[in-house]
Amino acid sequence: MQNSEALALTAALLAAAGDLTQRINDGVQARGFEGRPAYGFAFARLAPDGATVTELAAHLGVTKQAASQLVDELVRKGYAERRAHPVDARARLVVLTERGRKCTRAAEEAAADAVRAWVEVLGEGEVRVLCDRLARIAPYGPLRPTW
Amino acid sequence: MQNSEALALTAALLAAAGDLTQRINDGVQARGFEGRPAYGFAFARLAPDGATVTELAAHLGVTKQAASQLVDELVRKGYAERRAHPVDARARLVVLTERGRKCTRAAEEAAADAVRAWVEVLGEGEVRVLCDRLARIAPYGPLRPTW
DNA sequence: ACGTATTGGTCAAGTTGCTTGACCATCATC
DNA sequence: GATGATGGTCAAGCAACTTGACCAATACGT
Repeated sequence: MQNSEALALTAALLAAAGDLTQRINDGVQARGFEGRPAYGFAFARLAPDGATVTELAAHLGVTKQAASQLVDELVRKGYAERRAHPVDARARLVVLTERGRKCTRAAEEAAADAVRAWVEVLGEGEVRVLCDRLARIAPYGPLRPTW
Repeated sequence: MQNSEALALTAALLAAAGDLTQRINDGVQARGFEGRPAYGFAFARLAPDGATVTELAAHLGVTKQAASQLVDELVRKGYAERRAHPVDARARLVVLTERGRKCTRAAEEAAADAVRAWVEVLGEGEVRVLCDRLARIAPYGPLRPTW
């Protein structure tokens, strides 16, 4: 594999990820929710059982201060709320509101729409294989916000 | 394909791209060049024959003001210089210096190193197929800097 | 040829989303 | 129960982008 190919691969990955992210965000807004792409990834972590600010920070790959600011935004816009943590009085459990869950579903729908275009080009099997390959390569490091 | 899979695919793409980008940047710095990831993508556009600020802006997916600021940085650090454009007196042709070309090669080497880890997991054929798939999906939209 | 609109580029100021640093409250360990 | 680690917030700073205003040179329509 030549060196220039490696750079091109990176560029292609970034372009694909950026394209998807943009489409999803547009789709979420078209469904009547305001927000930025980071919301979706925060939702993914909060949806099952909620999370603390520190856990969220680790998931997103940012400082806990940045995560706390993001939670401020989510609370202000009615997507999440801070509750007392059941076992640790220092911590606060951030959970989605009903509106937050609705927005999560909107994001998932938008993501499905965006990927559908890919499926039409590559076929469902190919896309599934693509997922599989990526999962083996980048096994859940934090999502890094910048290139 | 389920909705939640689509979001997970996006997350995986972002994680993979972010991981690669970080590794490349680290590799470039380890080779003695200072810079940020955007440099590499700028170099890729400048390397063949140079480019105008406006062309660079389109390639990176930012405003021409932002591109101009990036060029300022590149010039200040000795990687590029602004020349008179051969046919258009308004425009200025941004070209790499010798140091800029050295840094470009360092970036390509670092990218190859980063991808090598992938090749060991997936095999060269798989990685090549991956490149191919991505190229068919995201045929050179601009590189978007944020998620 | 000439006025008008467009294009390439820069300067200036504002915004956003992150960071580092300081700090308090609570927990864990001994 | 003192001591250090951990969860969280407040505050200030910064990097990289944006929008807006502007000038110089080109392209177009007549």
